Amino acid sequence: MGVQLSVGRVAKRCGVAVSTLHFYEAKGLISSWRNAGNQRRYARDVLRRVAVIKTAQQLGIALADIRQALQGLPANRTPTAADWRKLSDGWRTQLDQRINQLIKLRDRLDGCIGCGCLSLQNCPLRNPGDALSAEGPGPRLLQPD
Amino acid sequence: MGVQLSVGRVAKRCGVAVSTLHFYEAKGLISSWRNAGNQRRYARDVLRRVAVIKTAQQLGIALADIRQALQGLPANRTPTAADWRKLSDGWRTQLDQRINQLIKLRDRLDGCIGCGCLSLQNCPLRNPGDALSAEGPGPRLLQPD
DNA sequence: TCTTGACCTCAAGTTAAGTTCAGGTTTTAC
DNA sequence: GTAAAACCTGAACTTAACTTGAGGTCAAGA
Repeated sequence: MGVQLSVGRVAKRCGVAVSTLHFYEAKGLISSWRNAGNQRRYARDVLRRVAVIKTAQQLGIALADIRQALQGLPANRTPTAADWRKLSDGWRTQLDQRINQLIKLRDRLDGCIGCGCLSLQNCPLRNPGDALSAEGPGPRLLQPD
Repeated sequence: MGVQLSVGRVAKRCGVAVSTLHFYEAKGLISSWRNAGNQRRYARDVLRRVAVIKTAQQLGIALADIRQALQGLPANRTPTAADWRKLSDGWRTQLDQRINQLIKLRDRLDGCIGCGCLSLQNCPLRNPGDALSAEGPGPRLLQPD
């Protein structure tokens, strides 16, 4: 029934290359059927799917994981709000973690800027856990052990 | 003069593989001289350099860019606090941007969770800038145009 | 009709950041 | 002094996420 989209049209509307859509299909992230001439045809759904993929990528999620997550969606019916929400909830958690991680890193970097620890040897953050430092001081900067 | 470190020792103290140090050297991120038997020898400085490289990588900075930044350091003398600070200042800016970007993404994601926009068609965030949507609605979710 | 643009497949190339391997030399420790 | 551990080089392999290319088919418009 509904609308059928060619690969070129989907590409244009999603802002991705045709080859990318082929690639996503090969990786099992999207799907299509073929018309009489063996050309791909997509349901409107694919637009949202690609948008979600791109969004997740911005969050730093790997395609393989995105594929996993998408496989949690119902195969037969169009996903509901709750379905999508489950996805974005999971990603929201990951995103929070990533943001917190970066903020922690920023704080430590600030500390280093403040005390010059990126070059000096008396920084409180310097060298936390270098058990082999007998040869002389060495930083283990900003690397949690 | 100062201490000389073998590649294995540097690797251990920095928590990276020997091959990684070879690789960094090939890429111009660190340098060494050779002893009589053609083995690499490093100055203590390299420890901090590697620490800085690893930190920058955590910030999401590519090795090529890190190399660029490191090339801003004085070649002849040991870098001063100010030298390092210039580096970390630049990265701090990038880090801020990255954090803000992710927070914006999180806000938009929250909006989508709230309104179910990841699956529904009446979300205020839906479809901002899909000029070709004559065939039917399609999301352009969370992708700034 | 015929030409041009859109599609098709499959293979190979690309970049980043390393790792692994093979074959040979040097150091170190007993 | 000898064996094990560490080092050397250069090349090939790895993963992710695509892109590019070659060679051929299909569809849409003047």
